[in-house]
Amino acid sequence: MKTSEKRADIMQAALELIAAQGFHRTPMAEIAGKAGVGAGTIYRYFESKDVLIKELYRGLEEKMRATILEGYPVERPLRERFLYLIRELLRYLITNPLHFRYMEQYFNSPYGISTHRERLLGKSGNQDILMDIFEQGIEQRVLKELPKAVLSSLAFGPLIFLLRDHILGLVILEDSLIKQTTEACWDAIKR
Amino acid sequence: MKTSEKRADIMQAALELIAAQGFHRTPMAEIAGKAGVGAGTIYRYFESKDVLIKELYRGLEEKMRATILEGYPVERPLRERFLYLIRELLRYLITNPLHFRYMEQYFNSPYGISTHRERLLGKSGNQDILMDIFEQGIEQRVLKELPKAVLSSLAFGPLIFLLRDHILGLVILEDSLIKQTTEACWDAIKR
Amino acid sequence: MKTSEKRADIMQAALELIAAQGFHRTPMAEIAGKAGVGAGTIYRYFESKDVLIKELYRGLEEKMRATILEGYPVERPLRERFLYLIRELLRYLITNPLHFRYMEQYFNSPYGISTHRERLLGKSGNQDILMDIFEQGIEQRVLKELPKAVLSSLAFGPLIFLLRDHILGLVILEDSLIKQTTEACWDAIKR
Amino acid sequence: MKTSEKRADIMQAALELIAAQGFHRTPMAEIAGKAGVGAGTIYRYFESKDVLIKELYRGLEEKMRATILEGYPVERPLRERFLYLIRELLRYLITNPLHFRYMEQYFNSPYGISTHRERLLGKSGNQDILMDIFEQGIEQRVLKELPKAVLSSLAFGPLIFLLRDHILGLVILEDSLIKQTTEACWDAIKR
DNA sequence: GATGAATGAGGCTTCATTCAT
DNA sequence: CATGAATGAAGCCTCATTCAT
Repeated sequence: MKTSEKRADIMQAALELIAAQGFHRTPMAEIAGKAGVGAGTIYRYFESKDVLIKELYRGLEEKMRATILEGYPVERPLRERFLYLIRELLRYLITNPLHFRYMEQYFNSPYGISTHRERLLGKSGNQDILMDIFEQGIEQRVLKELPKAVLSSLAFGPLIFLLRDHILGLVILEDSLIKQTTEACWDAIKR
Repeated sequence: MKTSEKRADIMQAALELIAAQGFHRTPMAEIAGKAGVGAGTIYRYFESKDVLIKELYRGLEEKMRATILEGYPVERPLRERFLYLIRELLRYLITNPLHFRYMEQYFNSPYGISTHRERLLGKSGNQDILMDIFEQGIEQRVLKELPKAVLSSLAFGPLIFLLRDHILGLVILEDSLIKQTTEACWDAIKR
Repeated sequence: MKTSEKRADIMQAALELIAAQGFHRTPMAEIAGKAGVGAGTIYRYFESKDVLIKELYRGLEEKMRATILEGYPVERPLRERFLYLIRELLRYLITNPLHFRYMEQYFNSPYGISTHRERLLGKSGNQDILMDIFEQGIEQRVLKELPKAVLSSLAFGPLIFLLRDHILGLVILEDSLIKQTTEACWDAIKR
Repeated sequence: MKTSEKRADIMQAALELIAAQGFHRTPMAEIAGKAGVGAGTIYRYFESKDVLIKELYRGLEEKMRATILEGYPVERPLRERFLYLIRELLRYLITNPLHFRYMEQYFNSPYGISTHRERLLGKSGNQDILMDIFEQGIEQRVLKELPKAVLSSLAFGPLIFLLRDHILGLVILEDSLIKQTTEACWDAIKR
């Protein structure tokens, strides 16, 4: 087995266990067991549990970003691009509930805070594109003239809440509901 | 020192520490130290760490609920009542950032899930009032015809995100911005 | 309430709780609660938990001794006196299962060892009389010529085991069975 | 050092400490210290203190059973088989006083109760053989017609008491005394 | 005398990390 | 490189005893 496979196995095991149990209830030994490697082996790939958690997050985010951006309609109007982003984000996280559970935990922990801070101040990630949309939208007087943090909250906040409910089975997000919801998000930010 | 004071000291210490560090990074011994009591003393007031966490949450929620409902304009039109609730919620949590941090952690943990589930399915708590608003709004064809979980997400999601940014200093929520934001939330749910 | 009543209440509560739960599972606070006194009050009557345990034992033993000796047929032949002792001991402990449970625990703990040692080497307690019986019996060539520790074991050992089974409901000790058992004990020691 | 050695070291340390001090006065840390391992190491071999205590008991019992049954005269008459069992039990426990002290504690605790109950109602263990002897003896009208719990008490009770005295140095059980004692036990149960 | 709230040492157990094999 | 047994610090909780009221 190649080195890279072992690394991937560890990350996959960590993803599944942490998504289900949380960071604190998931011992390194359990991750190792599920990944089919020795406990010490993890430390050849990740300096510590913290590093593993962070790298796993970055990996997930990158994968999500790439998937969503694949069909991104760069040339289409603002509204369409916005709806596309929100919709695909929802779909991606519905399809990959483990990713959602994991990222949710990540954000609600000291780990997530610095990541989030960097983002709003402008760095990599798929939200960059959203930031662009916001900037353009404000400029074109299509969107409300609000700080990006506010627009971002109006766009993303409902998403996260809704996904949580969906995973808990409190609501079923099928296509028509997704459409309505994303449009409601647009209503919130549009002028 | 009276019994009630000691109990209050413990809750205050727990609030501050957990808000800053999270449940898992906050040992009982540290809470005891900050509260100025012996480690065993906590257990005279709270059966276990879990119970302390839950009671603290209930206390915070009750206080928030009472504060917000104090001036609730029962007789005013739907829109006004909705804006009032969202606005006061925002204000309360801005004024009491520790409460916000604590409740955030609570919701993002096994503790919060059942509480949330109960709420959406209709039980006590200040969101009941919001649920009433949603029901009436749909009936009166003022609001979009969406499941309550969706309306709830559209109303609350942005709030939480925004508060997080506010506390991180990424945005400053002064009155005019609060007004604009709450109205944007209304735009999201209104038909 | 008189001082002596409080002391008795504490001992009664200790008896009931320890008989049911054991020394280690019975906190002083629980004893105090059941006795209807403050936790600190116990220490006015007993220096420590250890002292309470020892004094309680002595009290129980004294009471048992007195009860059994009440009708002791001093003038009757050896065999009869022996059967009387064993029978009454059985009856007493069947009637007072809490006493039995307590004493059993006491013997099976560091407490009981010194007490037992003193007894065989000749001191107070109802076994003194048994020791007399043994001495006389050997002298009169009615009993086997065995060390007193052996005779004592042959006489008492079955008793304790049987009582345990009785309390567990594994056997029911009614009068005819008691008679047969005590006679079997006699068979064991008689020449 | 092999795994099996460490496990054995832990059991030996637990045996010695618990035999001397009892379950409750023997912290896991002390066992670990005496075994020459870290505190956490015990938990690689035993799920909990309870499990350690139970497994240790089972190990001791199995060893005792095997030792005693090695030369068991299956073909000899009832009386001889009975005397053999009692005698060898005595000898084994005299030779292994720690085993005796440990098992004594075990039986006088919640652990031992269920074990004992199962035995009288007929399950595995070396006493099965004794139960067989009792059944045959009653059938053949060699033994008194008493419940097995009574016969068992008459046979074992003296044994335990005597061993306790022996270990305390209150009597010295040499071969001739053992012979006399076992025969006295026979006298107790024989018709 | 009596109380019971308060204490803090000590017990069991978990788990991130190390290191000999 | 990989392993997984071993470690021990650290966490939660209990309870005998004290002492201010």
